Amino acid sequence: MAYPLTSTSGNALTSSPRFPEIEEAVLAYWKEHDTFVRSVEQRPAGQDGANEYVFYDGPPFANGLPHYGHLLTGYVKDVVPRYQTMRGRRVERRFGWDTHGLPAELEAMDQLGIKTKDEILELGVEEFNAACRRSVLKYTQEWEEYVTRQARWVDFEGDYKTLDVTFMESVLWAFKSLYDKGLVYEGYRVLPYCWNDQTPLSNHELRMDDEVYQVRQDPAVTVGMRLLPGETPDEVLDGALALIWTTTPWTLPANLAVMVGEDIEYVVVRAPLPGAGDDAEPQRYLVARERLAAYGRELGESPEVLGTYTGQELAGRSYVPPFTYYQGWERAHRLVVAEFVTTTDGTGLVHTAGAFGEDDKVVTDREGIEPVMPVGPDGAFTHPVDEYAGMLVFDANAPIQDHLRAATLNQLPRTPEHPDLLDQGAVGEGTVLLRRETYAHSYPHCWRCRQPLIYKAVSSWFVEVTKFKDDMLATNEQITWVPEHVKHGQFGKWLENARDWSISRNRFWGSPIPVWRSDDPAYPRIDVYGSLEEIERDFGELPRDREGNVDLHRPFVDELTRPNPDDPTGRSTMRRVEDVLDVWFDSGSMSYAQVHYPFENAEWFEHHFPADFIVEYIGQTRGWFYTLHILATALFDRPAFSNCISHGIVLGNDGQKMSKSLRNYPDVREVFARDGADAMRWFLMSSPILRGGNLIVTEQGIRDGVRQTMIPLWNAWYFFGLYANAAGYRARWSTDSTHELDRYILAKARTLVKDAQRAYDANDIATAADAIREFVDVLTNWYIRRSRDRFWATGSDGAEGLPAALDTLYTVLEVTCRVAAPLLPLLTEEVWRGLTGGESVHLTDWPDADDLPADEGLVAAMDTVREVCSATLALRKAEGLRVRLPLASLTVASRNAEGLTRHAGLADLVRDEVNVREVTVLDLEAADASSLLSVEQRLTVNARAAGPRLGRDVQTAIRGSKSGDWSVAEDGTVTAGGLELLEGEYTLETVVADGATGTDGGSRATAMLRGQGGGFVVLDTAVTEDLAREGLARDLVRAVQGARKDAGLDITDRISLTVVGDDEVWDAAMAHQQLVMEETLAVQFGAAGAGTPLPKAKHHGLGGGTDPDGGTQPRPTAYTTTADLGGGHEVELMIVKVESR
RNA sequence: GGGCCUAUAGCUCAGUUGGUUAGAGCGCUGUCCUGAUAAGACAGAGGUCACUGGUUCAAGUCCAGUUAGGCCCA
Repeated sequence: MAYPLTSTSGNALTSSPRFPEIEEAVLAYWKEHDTFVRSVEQRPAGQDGANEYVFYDGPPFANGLPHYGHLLTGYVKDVVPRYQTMRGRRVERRFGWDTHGLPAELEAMDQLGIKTKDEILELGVEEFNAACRRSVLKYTQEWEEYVTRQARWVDFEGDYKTLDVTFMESVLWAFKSLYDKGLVYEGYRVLPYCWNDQTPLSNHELRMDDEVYQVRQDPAVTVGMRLLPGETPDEVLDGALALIWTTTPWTLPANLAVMVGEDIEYVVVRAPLPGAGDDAEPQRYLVARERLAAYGRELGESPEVLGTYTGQELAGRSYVPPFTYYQGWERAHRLVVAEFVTTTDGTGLVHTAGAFGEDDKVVTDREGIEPVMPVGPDGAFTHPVDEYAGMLVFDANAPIQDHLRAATLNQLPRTPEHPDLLDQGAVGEGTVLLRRETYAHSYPHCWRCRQPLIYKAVSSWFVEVTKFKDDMLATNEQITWVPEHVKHGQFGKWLENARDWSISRNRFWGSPIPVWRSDDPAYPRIDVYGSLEEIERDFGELPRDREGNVDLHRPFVDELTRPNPDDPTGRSTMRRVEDVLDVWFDSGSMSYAQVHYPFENAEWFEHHFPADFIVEYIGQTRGWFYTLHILATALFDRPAFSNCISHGIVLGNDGQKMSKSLRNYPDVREVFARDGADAMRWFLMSSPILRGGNLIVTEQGIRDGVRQTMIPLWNAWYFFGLYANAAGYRARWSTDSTHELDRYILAKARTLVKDAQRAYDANDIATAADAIREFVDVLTNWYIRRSRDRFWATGSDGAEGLPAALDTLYTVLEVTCRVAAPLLPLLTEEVWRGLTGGESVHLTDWPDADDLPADEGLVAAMDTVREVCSATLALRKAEGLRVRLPLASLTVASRNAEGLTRHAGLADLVRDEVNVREVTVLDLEAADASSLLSVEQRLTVNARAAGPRLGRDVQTAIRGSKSGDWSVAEDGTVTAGGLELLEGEYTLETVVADGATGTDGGSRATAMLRGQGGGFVVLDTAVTEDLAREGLARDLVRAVQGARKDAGLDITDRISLTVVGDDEVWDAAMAHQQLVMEETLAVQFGAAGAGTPLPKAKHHGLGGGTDPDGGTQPRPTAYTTTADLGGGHEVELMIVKVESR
């Protein structure tokens, strides 16, 4: 029986694994053995699902292939459920597909080669929606492949789709429930509107991506409107021109009011009409004082000020509308006070066309001015704006400006150049175009078709979110957010400012708004349906597609009509309102709609709501998180989820948003093929992106994770397998070893389990990854490295420590695999199975920390050991004494001397690590009694303790302790800087200056220890001939080992060794013959002084089995080489492999 | 304009209830060590903890403001 006990990948134990190959094999193994299903099913659901950990999958819209953002979320969606499964919970994971909405329609339009809504109607809704259905399912196969390759376990067979009739019926139920609760209404509202797609957009669609807001050049005009006389004559204001500034000249025909700031100071100045000579009759202009300077060119640098007014004083005054279309409109065309007015740009007076701006509508509503809408659904003007009728509003900007310009010129005296009055369209008399310019500003565009949006009042259905905002804030308190600040920050603030949610879309592919309305206003009636049963009751049939399947999509649902029961004439008909629901209503409904609640699974839902866990990117605070929360609060007065990770954004390697055209990120498939899915998972999960930061994806970053964690973990396993196989030993789980290193690594493993568990429990995945990385580092670079000798003792020759070492290594590797399984599911599977022969690490339980021994004393002592070694190696470096050169002694003075001496092996460990013949451990307190050194006391003030008592004086005491101005009295009273310190406010340390030499004339080097209560080490730096000889012998060993490796020998091969060197080398070799032979596995050893030639060898190169000369020659038997031992010593080596008996 | 977040070494990031010599990884330089390791150890270079002010005996840490970036809203 040899390791690996089982190998999924078929790879033998290798020092250079190809992770992607292993991964593919593990994935195939999982598929073959249904490991995912079994991992779920082996956990009981418990009474009413009490043992379930409820996970909701945020449905992605699969309109294209997955990118890093999807992968990142997918990894988190996998890590957390895997962990919870190991903790014994049952975690069902259903994949969800978001299938409705404008993105699907646009994709279908693209495929059909059509561009407008009219073309869709021409084609027919049925055919169009069929195309939508095809397009949204187009990528499902590829998605499944990506998700599977990334080792995300999720149930595709039991998936849900938002287009399923069961899902849609639940959505209808939700709408009806809201309606019955009085939370749905139909109204007019100014919304961003796409005239190309002919649909309003919700506010969260405005910020779907960075390209929504793009800089756009628009004409900006400054227009003067004639003030009419007020109730009392005012020769300054009457007939003056109120200046407004706008970047949407096309809204001027619909002008209804001009807003002024209540406390803003306005002035009336005297200046000529633009284009008029100086002798022309001057005009009076009204403008905010602060904006006057911006119009120096038109109004003069310091125009005469005729009067000063506040906005309050101006309010109520009427003016001649800039266009006559709505002249005489009730309550319109007045100056009104509004809070939105600023003086940062424009004129301090703001033109408002109620139906074309959100703020505008607030003001006109407040003023009782009915909005006007001379723009059709296609974005073109309609009656009564006849001059521009049929013209897209943006295209109307130019003629509108021309007409304004003409009206201005018409007010000037006739000249030879302008003998006749110009056509000024419907521009109001006396209106003046003071300035026209172009203005570059950030302007919203449709996130799908990229056309510039307009703001426009449209009819829409709303969820009255403002009505239950407080409930939403309350239910938010029940949610644990990662990162924490999202709760009361981005999400909480968004809730506080929540507005009513526009849920209707005048489109085709979506869940229908289940409202039927009488087509005759004379006999009004509205029916709202919340189930198929209700529909069938009233219409006598269900909506069905051509094959007869129940289908709630348009046009089938629209085909259901019936006579209006409230119409005694029998002429009017109940027809469905044409709108479909916002796709976000679907995704926000997934908690209940995925199980067809309340029509089925009512009891199931009770126990699976809210979810224990969901995850998405931070932007979903306006999207999925928000809509889930709205609907959960409104329908159930509960949150939809109790734990939520909102992660950051994945950026390309240049710190910019990932962009296909810029190619600024590594190809996903290439990374899978080269580094593997675990490498990518580790990179993403250990990064700050889960702590709320953003993340730059680089190939280097991915490889770092491989190098720092995956390869070391694999190498530890490889090392284990190598020596366990060499010894023919089958290891077992055991914590019984008494060896210090074993006890130490077991105690460390216990800490690992505890730390990782705490982090996973808090959904702090990056911290769990940190703990694993640090443990693997300690395991390979301290435990295994320092334990090599014990593993090296193969077979029967003096290997009493071997079983304990192998069992310990087995145990910590087994535990590490389980702890790392959620974060490295593929790698740990291969290692764990090779190690244990078991079925799957993902079918195991999370390790119990209490199964591993605690030993804080030993861990502390080992920390001291490591620091001692560190300090000593630093001394060697400073003294230029290579480590292979043994030194006579090292003295360690430590406050933790007791800990060091209690574990007998620790001193030996230090001795070996730093290569000294003797290690003496002294208690720090006793050290100054020793005559070895001149030591002294050092006082450190504990500021935290003394600060509160001494206040300002603590700084004096600290200065005193540093400058030497301190003393210890006979009775032990400590005084520093003239101030007496109390017990606990200071520490006294015995120290020795770095590099100080000994008091007895010997050569010494000393260094301080900083951690573990301080202390210092003293290294005897005297190099005797004896020590030098051994050092040289060790150099020789090293050279032979190198030569063995070069010769291609196996580590267990025995050799015959011949060395020719100078007399010193010869001396050293002779003196330490046993050392050399043992270390190099030489069974025969010959050495000679300089000048003795080596016997001639026929061939160079040993081992490998293939004769380089083609097999006709005798097998090569000797390898000769020369090696530089340093210090001017060159040796010739001859190695002959000796066949073992 | 408002809200939230971020700013610490060349790069990526830790840094506990404020406590007096600010750390890690990667990269760079050098030395050492090495028969599991693609590694490792030691040392060096590299920091105005974005800036200004405040609170405090004491500020990378708390407060205010400013600047820059990100996310979101307007």
